[in-house]
Amino acid sequence: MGRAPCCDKANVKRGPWSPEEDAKLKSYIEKHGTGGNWIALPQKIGFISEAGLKRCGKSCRLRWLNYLRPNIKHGGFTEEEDNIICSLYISIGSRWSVIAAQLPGRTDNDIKNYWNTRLKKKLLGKHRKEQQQACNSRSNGVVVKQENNRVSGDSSSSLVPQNGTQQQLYWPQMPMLPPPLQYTNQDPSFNDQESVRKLLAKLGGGFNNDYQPTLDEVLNPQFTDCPHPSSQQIYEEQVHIGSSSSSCMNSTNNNLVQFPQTNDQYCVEGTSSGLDMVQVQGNLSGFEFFYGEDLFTDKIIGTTANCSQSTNWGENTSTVICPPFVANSNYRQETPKECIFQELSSYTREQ
DNA sequence: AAGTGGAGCAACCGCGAGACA
DNA sequence: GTGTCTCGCGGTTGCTCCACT
Repeated sequence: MGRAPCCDKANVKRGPWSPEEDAKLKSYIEKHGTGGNWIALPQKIGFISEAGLKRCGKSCRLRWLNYLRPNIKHGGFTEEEDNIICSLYISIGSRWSVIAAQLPGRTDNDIKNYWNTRLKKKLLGKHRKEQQQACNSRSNGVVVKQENNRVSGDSSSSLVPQNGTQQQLYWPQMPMLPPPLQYTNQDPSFNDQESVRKLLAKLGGGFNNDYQPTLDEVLNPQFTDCPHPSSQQIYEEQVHIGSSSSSCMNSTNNNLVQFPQTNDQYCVEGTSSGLDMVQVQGNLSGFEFFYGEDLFTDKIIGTTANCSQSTNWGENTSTVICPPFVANSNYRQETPKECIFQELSSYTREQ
């Protein structure tokens, strides 16, 4: 049996709120509070009894939290706020409510929208610029070779050495991340390492028990000099190896790798040709932006795809991804496919 | 001027967690 | 222990505005 809806959708108004509705809701809550029951609030206010003023309690809550409550800020995100959002997103993923809690006056919805519509693209632009510069500085690198291959129509070319051919792999620069955060949040509850640990522990932990991150490590994981794989290392472990592949989920020899700290699952697929085919599928807890989407791979995978006859990226691209914070020693000890990642790293560095 | 497509944003939806009877 | 209800969250939708053709 399904759950009963929170309200009768046929009898509630939906869509944008009118100034009258706003005023009524705000006035009531300022006088009486929410009463601890949003569902009952519309009746108390009189929304239900008055024609044309019917709102679901849930809708009232959303409206109050996002727009009507005092000290809400809209738009005008500062550079510092950008940095905080980026850093926290990198650290904890799309936990917008947690991120919003560190930005007084900001709502999770606002931050979420801001990230999706602007910040993501802003970083993307920076990253691509960096990529372009990195690409230009590698005039003799594999990119040129691949371009030549593409021109020559060599469909077999890929980043995988062909028959012992020594081919230099193209390692892009780190994803362009915000500069080290000058963390000046006024909220003292967050501005210390213990708070960060508590926060992350509360979130379910991005770390194992033996590893307690410093504030710098949490906010600037990509710049951290710690015994765990740096982001550059992690980044370098992202390898594209062109090959054809059947669906991972349908494969008979696939292996699910579960990262112990996040429960993220990755499907690692192997073939008789060893590392020719390694496909990782999974939820990266919000890291798709940096590690899974084409913005990151447009130089690597994109170039490779251009070398290939096939343009079916879903089937012909393979990416090995070690998400930050989980690609630590414990993971390597515990996961059955640890060797794949290690081998890939050494494999690619040998090229 | 009209049509079109993309960006930005407000609001909705559905689910899981927790409280409570 | 179970069922019901509400809250809170993250993902998604759809509307509006604006630039461009």
